[in-house]
Amino acid sequence: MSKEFKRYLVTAALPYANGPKHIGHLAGAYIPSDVYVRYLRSIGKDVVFVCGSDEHGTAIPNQALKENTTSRAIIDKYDALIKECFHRLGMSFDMYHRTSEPIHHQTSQEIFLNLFNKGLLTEEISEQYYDDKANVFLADRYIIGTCPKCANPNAYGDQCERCGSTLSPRELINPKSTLTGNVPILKSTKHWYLPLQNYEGWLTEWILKSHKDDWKVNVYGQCKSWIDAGLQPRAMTRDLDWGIKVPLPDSEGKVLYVWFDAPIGYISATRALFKELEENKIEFATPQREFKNPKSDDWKPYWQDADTKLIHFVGKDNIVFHCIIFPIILKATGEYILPENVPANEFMNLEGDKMSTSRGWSIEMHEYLADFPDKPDVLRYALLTNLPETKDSEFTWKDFQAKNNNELVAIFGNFVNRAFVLTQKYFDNKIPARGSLSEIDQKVISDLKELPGKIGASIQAYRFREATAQVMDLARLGNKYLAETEPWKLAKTDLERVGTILNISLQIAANLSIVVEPFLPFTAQKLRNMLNFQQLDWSKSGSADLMEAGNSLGVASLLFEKIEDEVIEKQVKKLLDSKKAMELASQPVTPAKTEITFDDFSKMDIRVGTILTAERVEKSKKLLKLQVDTGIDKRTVMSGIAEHFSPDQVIGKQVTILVNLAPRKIMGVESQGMILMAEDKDGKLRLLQPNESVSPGSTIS
RNA sequence: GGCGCGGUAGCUCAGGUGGUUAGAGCGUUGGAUUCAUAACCCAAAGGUCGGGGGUUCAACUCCCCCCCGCGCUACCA
Repeated sequence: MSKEFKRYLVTAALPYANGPKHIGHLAGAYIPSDVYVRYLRSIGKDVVFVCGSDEHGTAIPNQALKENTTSRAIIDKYDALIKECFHRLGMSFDMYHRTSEPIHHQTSQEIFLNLFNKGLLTEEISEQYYDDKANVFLADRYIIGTCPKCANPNAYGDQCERCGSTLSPRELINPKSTLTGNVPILKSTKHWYLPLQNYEGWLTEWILKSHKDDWKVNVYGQCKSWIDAGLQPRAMTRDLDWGIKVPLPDSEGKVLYVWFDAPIGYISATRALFKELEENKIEFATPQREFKNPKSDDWKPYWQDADTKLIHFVGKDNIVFHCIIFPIILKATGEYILPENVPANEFMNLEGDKMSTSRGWSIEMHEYLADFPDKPDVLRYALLTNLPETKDSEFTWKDFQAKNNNELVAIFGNFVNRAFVLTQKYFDNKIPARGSLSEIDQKVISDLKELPGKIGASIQAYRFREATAQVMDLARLGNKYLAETEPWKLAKTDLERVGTILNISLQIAANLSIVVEPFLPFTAQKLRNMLNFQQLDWSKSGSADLMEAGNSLGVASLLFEKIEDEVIEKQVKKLLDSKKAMELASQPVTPAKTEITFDDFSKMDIRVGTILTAERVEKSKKLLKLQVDTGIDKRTVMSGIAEHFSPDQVIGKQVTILVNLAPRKIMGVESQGMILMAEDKDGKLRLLQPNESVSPGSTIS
């Protein structure tokens, strides 16, 4: 059933270089991909592992504005930060590239032209907001206005950060350009679209039929949801001055859509790797193995030969791009292979809440490394044992401490330490010879033989949590063996027997150094140094004859150290503090609107009315249908308050109502007026009522 | 509201195509032990597998309804 592949190309989601990345990103894509690749290398597979910074898109210039600098400065800053963190956490990319590099612009333009020349892109002209003072089309992010959903006057054109709704610029009330403060005008612009709907049949065949059983259910389910809903043409270009130029005449000011170019970054990174290797000019490449006689064109088989297994590791937010859009692009070119699997993880929550850099509720990679500079493997382990493989999972500092103290220290570190201390004590730090084997010895040796295969099978099935537990089981096996054979007791009577036991124990430790390498590479290195043991392939593991008797062990030190309660309490406090700081910073009181005249105000007819009836609206989560006695009449008003009030809570209540608002049909019912609400910072709505009851129809002025 | 993914021991999580006493790690309790970073090793307690129906000789596992969480999506002040 499973095909034998000649080579592997593994990608880890390109981190977006608009800010630091947190441990949720690590758990989603980076840690699993690194374990997978390290294992593949260890079993001798031909694998290339690429990643890099994603540096285009509107959010980059936006972040530049926030930090009062240039887009270039932003990407240089965060690319360097992210790359450094990945390195310190042991991510073993063969290439960590950047989408701002010329070779990537070239690759992306080639692929765009490939599709264009085949007539696979459609041109469409639409009306977009244009700032005629700055002479630019405004990206969604550069338009600000009143949110039609929550009345936040500072909503962006793509999203309202107050209520979280996804918006399009045309929905904004009173739109303004953030560049000049001008009111933007609508101007027609041409864009190139990829008609995704043309590939529905093919996607159904490729994903829904042929990958029904080998893709993870969470991934498969999301793809099915998208395909079943019906796909739409999607613009592959944008009006923006930051990004990859559209390689067509008359396309001034147009760039490729960031989600068009970003996944192509994997291809560019592979090209760049072999180019640098051939030219022997290493700039971005960090080859993790020997590439024999590398040629520039060697990237091709990795992307174009059907014998290559292409795997994309991503978080769940990236599923649609890696399973639907990018494969369509690859397929449409007719030149590229498709991913064999996209083992996306779900999200990792933090201390009971969703991780979010902007809300200050996260553990950023660089912050972890600053506080725990010598503990990259502890983080790797804590994340590995709790990866969100099938559902969202949760990271807590208490759990982090427990994993370190009760597992890494108490089981893994302790076993190794016991074997070393006993060898020093009884055999002058030399590996003792092995005598005849008892039944218990044979049992432990046969158990040892089983484990590497089990671990490997789990890794190949993308079950990294299970694989991690199996590695720990090997250390458990060692501890149990020592407990059962009790060499410290035998030392008085039968030193030869003690030698046999310790020989086997040290062989287990040597095996640990091999099988733990994909998971905890720094620990593996440290353990090898202690054992005076060279790095061996996975194929050697499972054997009890890895180390020769008579050889000296190196200097023993503790592999892990306990983490005290104070350290953990400090981290939890830090987290709460940063959340509080972010809340204060990001929740300014809504600024005053522009000045109006009394005449402007008096146009509005605002009155006090009484809610007579209220009922939920079928098929709507937010709407209540109200009958309001306005004093003038009794009218129907649709109000989006159902998430804040039940019908019972509002019936009979006096409310403030704008009565001369033009009627509008909402969910098929004509709404005659608008109930006014006070919205708190947290988004909660409150009724506006006179402090004492007044008669319906009382005017407000 | 629609669609997708979840709701399994105190905690974090496993449980192809339904089948003997539902699992792991941690935590708890008890025992054993002292080589080891009071660690290791053994054992036990602990779950009506979100709720309710149904199919079946048999359901955590299949079907229907409901409740809850998360994501996408629609309506909205």
